[in-house]
Amino acid sequence: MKVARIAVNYPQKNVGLLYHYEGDLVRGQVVEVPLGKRSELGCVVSVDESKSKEYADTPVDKIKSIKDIVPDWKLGEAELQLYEWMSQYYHYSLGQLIFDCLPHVLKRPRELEQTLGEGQPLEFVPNPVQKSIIESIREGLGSFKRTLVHGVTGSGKTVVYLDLIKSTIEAGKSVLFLLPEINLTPQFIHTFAKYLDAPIFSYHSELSDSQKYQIWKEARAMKKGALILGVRSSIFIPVSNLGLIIIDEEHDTSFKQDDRCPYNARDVASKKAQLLNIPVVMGSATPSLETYNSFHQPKQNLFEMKERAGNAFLPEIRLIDARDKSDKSEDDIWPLVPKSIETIKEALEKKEQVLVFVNRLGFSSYIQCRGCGHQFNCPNCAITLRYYKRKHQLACHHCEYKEPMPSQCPACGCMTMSHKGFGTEKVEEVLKRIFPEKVIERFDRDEIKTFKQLEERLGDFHAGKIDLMVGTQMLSKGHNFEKVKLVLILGIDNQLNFPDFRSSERVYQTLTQVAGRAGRYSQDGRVLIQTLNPENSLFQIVKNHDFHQFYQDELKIRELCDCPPFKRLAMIHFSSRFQDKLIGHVTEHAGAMIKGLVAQHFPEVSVLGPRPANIEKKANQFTWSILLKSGDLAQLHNLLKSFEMNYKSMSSVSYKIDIDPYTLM
DNA sequence: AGCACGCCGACT
DNA sequence: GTCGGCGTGCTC
Repeated sequence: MKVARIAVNYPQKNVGLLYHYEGDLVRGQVVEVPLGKRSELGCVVSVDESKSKEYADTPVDKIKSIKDIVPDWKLGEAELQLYEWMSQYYHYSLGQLIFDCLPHVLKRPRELEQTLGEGQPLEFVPNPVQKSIIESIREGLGSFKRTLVHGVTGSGKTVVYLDLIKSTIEAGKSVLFLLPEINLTPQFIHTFAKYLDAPIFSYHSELSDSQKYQIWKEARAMKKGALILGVRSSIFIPVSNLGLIIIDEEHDTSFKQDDRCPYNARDVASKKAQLLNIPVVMGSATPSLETYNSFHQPKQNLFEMKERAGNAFLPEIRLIDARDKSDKSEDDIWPLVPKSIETIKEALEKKEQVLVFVNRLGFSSYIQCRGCGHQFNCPNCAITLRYYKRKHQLACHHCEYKEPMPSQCPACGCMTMSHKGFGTEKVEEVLKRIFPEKVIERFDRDEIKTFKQLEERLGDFHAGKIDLMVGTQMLSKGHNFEKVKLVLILGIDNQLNFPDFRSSERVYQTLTQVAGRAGRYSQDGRVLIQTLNPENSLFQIVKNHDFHQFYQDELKIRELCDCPPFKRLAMIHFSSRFQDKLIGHVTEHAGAMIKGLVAQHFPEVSVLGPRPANIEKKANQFTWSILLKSGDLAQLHNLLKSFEMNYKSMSSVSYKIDIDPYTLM
């Protein structure tokens, strides 16, 4: 009797279930198997389990037969190995992982969209730094090597990428180019399409299932070199004859998935490159501390581009002390201050375009009754509702909850509400009042929901139809705004005070990236940062464009607080609809068990918690977490393995493991 | 995750 | 009496 091990698409974390089969079956094949009363997809992990101990231990009558083989769908060896590694590293069910990542198999595929490159010769001559980077990476094509390109904003990383892509494709191989957001695809496609003599595919969340499926099919069968440009999930596309992986904006948090398997596409990309024995190139103006450290100690394959390309200089960064209350009439211009307004005015008069960055959506962060202090909380989450003026609505940003803005306080009937905090909508309103003759638009998720809207707004801005844009993170990531010389940054203080070990890093990255939008093609870029904490040393570092100072300072702090890169982290989140059950179970059962395991077998691991999540209740689910820190990665993983083997969950409490968590919330 | 089984409260 | 709520346990 032939016996196969199948990774079945269901949540249990074992290495697969045993099934009988007849005929031929190979590892990597996708099959349909009976599971309980239903039928599920599975992937063949091994075809020769008839002599295994596990088969001998399982009663024969329990073992069912494979129902069907899914045609045209077989995972390659490297592909399967990558999933197997991820399953172990992230402590996630192999079967579920595979079928979370694969696109749905469709019967009637649709036409595939692709851009065909024009193949013009490169018209720019790389400067000496670019040249040395390109040469060094070119030497390594054909074997596994990690490279980090740390280049300040506007230093011309794209030229390096383009050259490498072009030479890889000319060698008949394909390239996978990962970027953090779909928003950035148009500008890269625009540049790459001009010079590459190859098809370009873009892969992102707005594609339909059938389009995704088509790209996978095409990529698997590809004979000639092509470029696949995509967001984090494109790392799973099994591109045949892949020669190079590039990860732009390596530090970006969008590479980390938080639902389902919480993987980091940057780390998965390194593993993939290793399995395929090809190089991986990461680029960023603000590399993450962990990544930079891994290239810096000892220093290897690390390239620094410290100056902007062409005639451009790095922008001059100035702080504006928002505590200055000398002007008594500032109430109607809040949250801006007179100095900021003045500078914007000067820029607008010179016909320059201006960007204003605000890290929050909406009009005010929350509202409160002037009479009785009543606050408006989300009924499903443990947070206050945010006010959206144009929609005349209070809405929650963690669930779907919305309610109309009340005309009076429901608690005391008072008619006036005080507004706390501000977002893009508020800033837009104030600026429109001060500059009524100017065209002011917003650039945030509220205004721009589709790819088409994004392209339209960017088109209008590039065409000079917009004088000033107020935007969120969406604005900060990678765009090249040619006519922008002045950038104003508001509301960064909130982020500075955020209680998380990465808050300094995040603020540094945000400020540097946003500042990087200014004066990319000129000598007089200016950036204003409005803050209530001008003496914070982080601002000096940003002003001086001094990444190395930031790196040195932050590294010391990370060492003191036992944080990455000195310690590896894992979080276990426990969730339930019932707070009392959750707390009882997590503290007495799960927490006690982990502490017991640590005390007995894993001395390098320290346990923090259990403690409530930062927002304890989200969409009617309560969450408590346990944080694990360890200098020894193997012990951390072994502890988690023992935990999963011994832990008996309670039906109403579910748990999720997050390896290398991005926030400790 | 599904899906079934089984145990209690509240209905025609 | 039995319908259906959800807590519990299993899936080769």
